[in-house]
Amino acid sequence: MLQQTQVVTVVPYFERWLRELPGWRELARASEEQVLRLWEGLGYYHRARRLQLLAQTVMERFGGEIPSSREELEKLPGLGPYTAAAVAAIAFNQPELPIDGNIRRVLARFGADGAKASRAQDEHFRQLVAPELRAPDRPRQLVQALMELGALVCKPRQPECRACPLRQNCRALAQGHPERYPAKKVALAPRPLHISFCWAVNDDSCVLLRQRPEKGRFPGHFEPPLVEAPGARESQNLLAELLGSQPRTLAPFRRDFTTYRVTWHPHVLEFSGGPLDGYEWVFLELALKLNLVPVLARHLRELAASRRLQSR
DNA sequence: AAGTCGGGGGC
DNA sequence: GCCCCAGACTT
Repeated sequence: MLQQTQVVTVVPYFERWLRELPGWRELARASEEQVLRLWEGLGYYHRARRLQLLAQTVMERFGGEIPSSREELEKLPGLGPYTAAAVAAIAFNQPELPIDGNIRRVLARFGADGAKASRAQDEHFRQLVAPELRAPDRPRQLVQALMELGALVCKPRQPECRACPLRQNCRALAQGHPERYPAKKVALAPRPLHISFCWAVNDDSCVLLRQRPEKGRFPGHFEPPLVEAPGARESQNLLAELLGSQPRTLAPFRRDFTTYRVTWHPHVLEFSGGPLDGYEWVFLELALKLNLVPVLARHLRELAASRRLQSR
């Protein structure tokens, strides 16, 4: 959950998750719906799938006990170089250094290392810290200390250098501009994207939905008829083409994801006849409980609350 | 090495 | 509006 997600955001999800799925066994046996529902709103939904895959692997191949070495951990689904090293160091006190955003920032400033993040830089950081990890019971302490230092003192903006235990030997501070490190990664230019979607309702208060594939964006989530295009008009034309008729247009809204600047164009349509190819009629009451694409779930809830789906 | 994949905190 | 967040995985 903590991969690319702030601690304050994760805490409520983590607590709810452990109440419903307290162990590997429960997670391994859980339904996809429950897993997705517990993850709803956290983003990066492939993490949820990999976490369940991890639970099943731990149960089937390791008898319910996660391995303790970084090498073994790194082979498991969802555990990359960072998480494998973090579990090895923090849970099992192995001499490993997980390099997250916090530790990268602390070490880049300490050595005034202006290079962009890379495998070579990671390796350099590990060699730098390795001697400090040798003492018994040290990895668990030092790793968490460096993370906390980065989160609370050596912050991205306005670092509190006066409170820093490393201030005597910090090269970035000596240069006078610690906030210049680490080097920023070149941001991908956000691209405009227009997504038109339609709540098609029939006389039985059903809406048209389909389930997205397990790969790609919003894996396994449900969605109404939906098309995307670089332009607004283009996306609306494609939607009408998909539906075979002209839906009523509602007010567009903005909600971005990853590197796209997305304008969402909602529509509604009184739709009689059989479902579109690949879609199903779902009772509105049930649809509101399904794992819809989160931004669309929000819109459907608001629409249902305003009762604009039934009226014409 | 660069793209993909969400959503929110905090300024 | 922007930067960043206890990154992993594919291409």
